[in-house]
Amino acid sequence: MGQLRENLKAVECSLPAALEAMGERWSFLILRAAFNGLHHFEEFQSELGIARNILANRLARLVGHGILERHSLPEDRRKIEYRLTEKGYALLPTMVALRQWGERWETGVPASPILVDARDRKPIAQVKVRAHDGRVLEKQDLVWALPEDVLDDKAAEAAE
Amino acid sequence: MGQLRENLKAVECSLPAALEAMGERWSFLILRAAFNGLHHFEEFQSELGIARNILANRLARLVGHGILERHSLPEDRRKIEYRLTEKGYALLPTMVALRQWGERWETGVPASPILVDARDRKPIAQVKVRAHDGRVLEKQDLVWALPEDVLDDKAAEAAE
DNA sequence: ATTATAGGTGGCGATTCGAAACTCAACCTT
DNA sequence: AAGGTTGAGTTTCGAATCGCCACCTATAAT
Repeated sequence: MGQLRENLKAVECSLPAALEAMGERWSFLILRAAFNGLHHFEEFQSELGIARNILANRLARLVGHGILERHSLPEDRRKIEYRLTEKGYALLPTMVALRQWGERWETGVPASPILVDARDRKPIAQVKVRAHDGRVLEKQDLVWALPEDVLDDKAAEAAE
Repeated sequence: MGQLRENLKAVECSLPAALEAMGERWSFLILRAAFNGLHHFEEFQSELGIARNILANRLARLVGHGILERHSLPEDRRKIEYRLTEKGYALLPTMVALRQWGERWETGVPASPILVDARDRKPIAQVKVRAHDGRVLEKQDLVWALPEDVLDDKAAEAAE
């Protein structure tokens, strides 16, 4: 059973791995709340209206995946602060892209609050797929390829 | 990233709307398969290993949200072709961003197949958040703002 | 010492998921 | 025309998950 049928059969995509970390029901909304500056259990709970056990489960899972960090605050040891890690911040383009899509294709109205450039307070641009040199690529400009077919790739096809 | 704590109460974000369309368990994987050129029920089923009832439910839901179109093929009227709509294609930046995140932070290895520029067959760039003039923005360059603070410069002064 | 707050757990009914069997119309073979 | 196969679902039913609510524990405020 070692035959590669079409060009797409032997897919090893990182999307399932990403979804294992972020694909559950409230994860993205918790992340958005964290990006919006929320840090505490009760803040998330009242902002999102999520059930407390589910919230506890999701926070633990996000911490387990290294997306949030759990800090006990010294000045009030009841308080737990959930803070985005670098890995969590790295989800910003995904979140912005999804939100922009919802804005354009679902709600049809500008969301609030909006993300603006701190320098000039103008709204950020639409998130796009771009070529290595920065050109914006539309769907007709894109092709799926196997790693060994890619030009500037040097190695990584060791075995088989 | 700056926050406006008080004013975040009346948040009207499009993320929940986007997640209503795409937030369920298999939706993104079905979308990826559709981007990879799969079109038929049995193709999705055998590629993803998803239960048939769930697949039927998700396809109907994606069609209901206008992300896929359902076409009965004239040359074999048993066959149903699911095709991405423009709205479905518009999820490409989101999907690429999520996949790139998974590649960088979860699997650690380049995914396969990869998206390349059809012109030079080089891999696409990392999806980034950019200012309206194209500058790449990092988290310290971003601020949340209410619409009335950005639409007009005069309103920015007037607000509270 | 009592009360309030922060961050959870546990119970339990309702919903959803998943694997496998079943349906059913449309094609294919003879 | 008969019988078989294929494509796209639907049904069934047990398992897992969700969500509301009450409760618990440690800490802080009065």
